[in-house]
Amino acid sequence: MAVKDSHTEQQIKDAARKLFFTEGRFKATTQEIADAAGVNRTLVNYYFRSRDLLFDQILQEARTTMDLRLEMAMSAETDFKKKIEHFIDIFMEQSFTYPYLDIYMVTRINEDVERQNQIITDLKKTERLKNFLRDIDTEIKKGTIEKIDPVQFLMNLMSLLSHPVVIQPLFKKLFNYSDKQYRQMMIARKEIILKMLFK
Amino acid sequence: MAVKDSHTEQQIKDAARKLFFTEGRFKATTQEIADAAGVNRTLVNYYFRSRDLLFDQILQEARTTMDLRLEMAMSAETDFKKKIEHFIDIFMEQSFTYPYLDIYMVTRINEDVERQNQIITDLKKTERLKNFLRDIDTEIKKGTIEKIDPVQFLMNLMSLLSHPVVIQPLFKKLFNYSDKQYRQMMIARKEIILKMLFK
DNA sequence: CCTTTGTTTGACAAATTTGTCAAACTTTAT
DNA sequence: ATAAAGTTTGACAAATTTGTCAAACAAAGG
Repeated sequence: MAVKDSHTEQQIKDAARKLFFTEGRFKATTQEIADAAGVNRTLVNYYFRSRDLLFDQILQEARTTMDLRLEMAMSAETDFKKKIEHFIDIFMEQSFTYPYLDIYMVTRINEDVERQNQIITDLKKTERLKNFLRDIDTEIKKGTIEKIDPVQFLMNLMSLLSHPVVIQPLFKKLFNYSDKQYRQMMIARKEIILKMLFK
Repeated sequence: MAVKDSHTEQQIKDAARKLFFTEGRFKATTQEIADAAGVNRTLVNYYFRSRDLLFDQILQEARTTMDLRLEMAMSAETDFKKKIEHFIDIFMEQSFTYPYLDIYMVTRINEDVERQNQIITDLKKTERLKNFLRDIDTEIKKGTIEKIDPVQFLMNLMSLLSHPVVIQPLFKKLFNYSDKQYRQMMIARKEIILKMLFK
């Protein structure tokens, strides 16, 4: 028992991440998380003190991980279009595993307008983001992409990538798409998005 | 008293709509709704029997209204690009008043995978939607827009419109945008979206 | 073997939220 | 004016959920 149970903490976090960010079950209770992790409910309190602290922790970690991955992907390339391609790959992969990360954050922001939690208040324009905007500006001056507010360019990129994943359950119902069909459509999007941004 | 209170039911629905679809407070309790409506909490049960029935009702109504508005806007025009322009106008207007309508539906779908509620199960490809897809196809054949899967075209349109509104709270924190700045950016998007779709 | 430390459990208390009910109150129609 | 129907209220019960605690248990070191 002891050997396996030594990573109880990790099991709980994994279960919570899956419920929240992957399945979008924002109302999941500590009991549901514990069940999904296959552990006793009070262990959530033992390891994380409270439900909200657990949420904050996995949110924090997810953000840090994502930031690092994008940082790596972007800095590896010198060509702007290649950078964007890399960005799309990483972001899309992330979106498949954690489709609800962003809107979870949004609902948390809205949840409680006054008593804002630390992690969300800490959201700041990162160095990476600033660099990215600067890159876009450079490309416009070079003429690689058409004249556009860099913020709008970024907004377009994120929208085209993120929204289809968020809206997936609705869309599947509307169009009677299977999981497989949906995934294929998403994969086909990469080329489409590139065309829209650069053509 | 009596005259004013005769539309208690309406007041409750208005308050719920605002909390859910406008402010994205998905966890709002009956007490909060009642407070926002300025009425006694038990009146929610009196008029709607249960919390969930109230939610279902306003969701149903919102969908019907939106459908009708789009129907009108789209059928009024013969020119495809004009149709899209109209669509953008209506959809954007809707998004300003009910930015969280879509993701509320998504979270409701995810909430409870087995016991699916009626309204959400009822989601079907509407006549309007089918016509729209057919229109897109026609335009491709005419050469007005580049060759693309009509579903992908629709997905692009919806993404470019919807996502910025959904992500608004996150975005405002990241870029330190005021409400006014954000709105201006959104308004500027109309032209940008048209360019991306048709150029 | 025994102690110390860390982990797990069930029982319990507290807080939150929902829904019901009878009584009070209003309005409308007779 | 009175009855009937509809509306509003506070009190109550039930359900759900969270967090605490002491006791049980397991592992590791002396």
